[in-house]
Amino acid sequence: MYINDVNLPPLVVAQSGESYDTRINKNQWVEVLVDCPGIAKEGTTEQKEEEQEEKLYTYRLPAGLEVKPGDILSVPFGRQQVGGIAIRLLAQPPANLAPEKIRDVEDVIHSKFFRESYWQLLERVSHYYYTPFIQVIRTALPPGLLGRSQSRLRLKRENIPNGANEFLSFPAREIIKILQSQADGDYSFKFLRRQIKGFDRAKKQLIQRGWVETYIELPRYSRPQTKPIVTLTVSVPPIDLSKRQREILQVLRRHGGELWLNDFLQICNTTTATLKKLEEQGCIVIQQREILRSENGPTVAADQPKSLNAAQFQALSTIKEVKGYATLLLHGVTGSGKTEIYLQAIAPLLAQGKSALVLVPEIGLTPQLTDRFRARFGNKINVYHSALSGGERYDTWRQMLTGEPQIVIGTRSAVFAPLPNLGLIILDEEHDNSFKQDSPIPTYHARTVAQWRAELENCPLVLGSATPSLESWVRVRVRGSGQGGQEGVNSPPTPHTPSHYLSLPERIHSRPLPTVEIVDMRQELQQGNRSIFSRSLQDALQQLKQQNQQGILFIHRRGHSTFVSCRNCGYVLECPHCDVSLAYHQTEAEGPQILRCHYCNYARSHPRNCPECSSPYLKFFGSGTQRVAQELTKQFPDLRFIRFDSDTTRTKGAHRTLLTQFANGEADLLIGTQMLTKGLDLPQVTLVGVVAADGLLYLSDYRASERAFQTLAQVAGRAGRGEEPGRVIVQTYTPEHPVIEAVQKHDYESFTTTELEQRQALNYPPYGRLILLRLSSVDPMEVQNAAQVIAAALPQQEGLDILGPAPANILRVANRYRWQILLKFAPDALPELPDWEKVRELCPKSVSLTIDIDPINMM
DNA sequence: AGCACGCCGACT
DNA sequence: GTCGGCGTGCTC
Repeated sequence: MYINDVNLPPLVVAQSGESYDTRINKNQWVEVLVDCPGIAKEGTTEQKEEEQEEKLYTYRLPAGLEVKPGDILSVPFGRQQVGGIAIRLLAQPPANLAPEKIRDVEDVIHSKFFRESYWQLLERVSHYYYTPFIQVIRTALPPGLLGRSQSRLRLKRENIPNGANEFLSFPAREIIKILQSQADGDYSFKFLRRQIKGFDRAKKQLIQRGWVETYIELPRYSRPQTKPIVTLTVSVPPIDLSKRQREILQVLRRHGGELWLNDFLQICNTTTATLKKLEEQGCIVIQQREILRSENGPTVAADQPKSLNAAQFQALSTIKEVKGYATLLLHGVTGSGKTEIYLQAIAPLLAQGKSALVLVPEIGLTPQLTDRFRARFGNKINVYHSALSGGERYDTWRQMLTGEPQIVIGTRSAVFAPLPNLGLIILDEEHDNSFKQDSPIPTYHARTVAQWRAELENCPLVLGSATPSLESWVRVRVRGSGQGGQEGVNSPPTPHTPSHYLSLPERIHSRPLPTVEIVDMRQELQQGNRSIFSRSLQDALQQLKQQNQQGILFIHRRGHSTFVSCRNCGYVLECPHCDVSLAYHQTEAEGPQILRCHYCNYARSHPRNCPECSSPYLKFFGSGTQRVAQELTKQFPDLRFIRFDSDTTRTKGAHRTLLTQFANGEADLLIGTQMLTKGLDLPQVTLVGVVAADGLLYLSDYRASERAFQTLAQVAGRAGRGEEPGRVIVQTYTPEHPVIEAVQKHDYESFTTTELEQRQALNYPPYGRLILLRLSSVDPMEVQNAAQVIAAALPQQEGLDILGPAPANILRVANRYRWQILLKFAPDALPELPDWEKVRELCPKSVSLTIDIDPINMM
């Protein structure tokens, strides 16, 4: 069983069909896991909570309200209303609790939601990631279900004398100013407190004067949205109808006897009064019917299953043959047709009444994938990700609970999609780091959670990638090497995880992988080429236009690649809140020049002169997308290009628009960053250029090589996916680097072998495990002290390495100073892990502490 | 989060 | 003596 068993009693789950009728009168009380306020702060902050947080509160059931374990409730807590989960019913109130303290359950928000296996999944997440259970529930539920009331402040204009503000304190005047700026003079405490320092004190003054009043707004829940619908109730219209009325009924009949009211009005060009009359005459009824708001992609032409090559067929058969839980690693080179396998593996499941879950790194980046699923399965597709509006998310969530066989495509959080009848989980591009959540807690990895989920639902999990993560590789491919990275500690060990390795070594239609040419930029410079483009790349770009083909330019832009500095005194413009230089942006071609911090989003205009020496020679350096774009315009004036980066894809649907433009041949070249690596399928692209690979190679953590290989191999894989063969040009100052060599030879396996040897020697994942303690505070000394105190208190023992405390790579971000402690240990040695509650106690309140389990982002 | 309770320093 | 700062603990 679990090592760190918490006090939380198991959920007494209602079995379907079980009747409560005989006991309902006896169970007048319910124990509730309350979503206590103060527990879930935004960002990484989290404080001592576990003991009191997992505590259950007892409420009385008012007459007529039926509650079952697992129901989502709204209960009074202090002076506010909060959400909670019913854990179990009681026939008697606890003896040690004064009866007058017990309050009534307010309402049932949603019932029959948690099933046994789903509850167990959340429990495992809570244990493994050391996260309070209620917070895990919160991660799993769509926002707006666990409601919370809000304290608000309202202006009482009638009490305010004219022009008598001088006697007020400064913050009080500020409050009045802000409230008066809005017509209703009404804001939440939360908002005002953020805007005004000393808000609470000033609020008191104003209440005493009677100039403002406070009130509590009840929680706003997402509710099913309804729309009036008109239904035909008679087959033969009564004879006493007018000609017009008969006409209208005829229209309704032609539409299958049912139409949305607003559509109906438009089609018949009639009014509600007319329809009301018909309703009175008993010919039709007008009712409210629930509508499910869901993101509808563009309608796409239906398509048919494509024929498979031998390797694809083999892989598909293996997936279909698997009964129950197994992990299958689908290792297919770029362009090998993994998506077609997913589609054909899912098709028979739907016929069996089961559903499938497809997890992808970022939905916005892969409109093509969703389109292909839509083309094959039509409206059986539901898209679920955090960019959906609250209503859309809520409705999609309700739609999943119906149990209709369907396919949910979603990002990280969709691993918690409440599909009751799961037949298959697919995690596409499984190596991608966006499956890991850095903050807030739980700091879960969707791959790890998917593994548990597949096990609990007893269904297969397919991990797909052209460049599998070393974790998955070791788990599936390297036998007898321990239990791999993610298992162990306080998650129940999975004894014999059945696993399969499925390989697609060739591209579909026997298309060759692109040739990869490595260009040594040092030689270019020696030979007098000072352009950011090598002669090879210049030639290739020239040919692109002539041969009417398309290309991609990849730029690795991170950190210092586009800083602004003074050519006279060397001054570099830095972020006032973070220890990084500001990056140069230009929103439109001739638009304003903005300097932006990539860490805290601080922005300022580009100063004309150097703030230090007033020199006008203040210029930006580095090769961001903009710089490359400028160079291109200069050197290849007739090459049409599209920039594809966070500047140009900020708006909703921009990805799709830009990609469609490109696919329609409105440009010759796509220039962009990381986004280009994620599964784009653009058949016309024959050329891929990597402007400078070096920025990728020398990042200071143990995963740098793996990440660099994955990124480069994925970009390279965008070339030659159509009829024409592809060509890749990688520019670098270190052509002898092993990653570069592996990319050139498309040699995943030998790269992996060497990389794994190093990981094993240093006991890094996937062999050893890591836990990262992140500390941050506005006070530089307090964090440092806290980090030292905590590090000193950690248990010293064989098999547990404590690295640090050390300042984070970038010490200060958004005015907070950051320190880290890294714990490294061998999972098979199972060292005694620290008592995290004790650790949290050592951490002063002013310092926030996040425990990141299996961290990936170490910055 | 919001509020009560309680402990110290500055002022009537 | 009292007012009011904020540190601590509780909310069924």
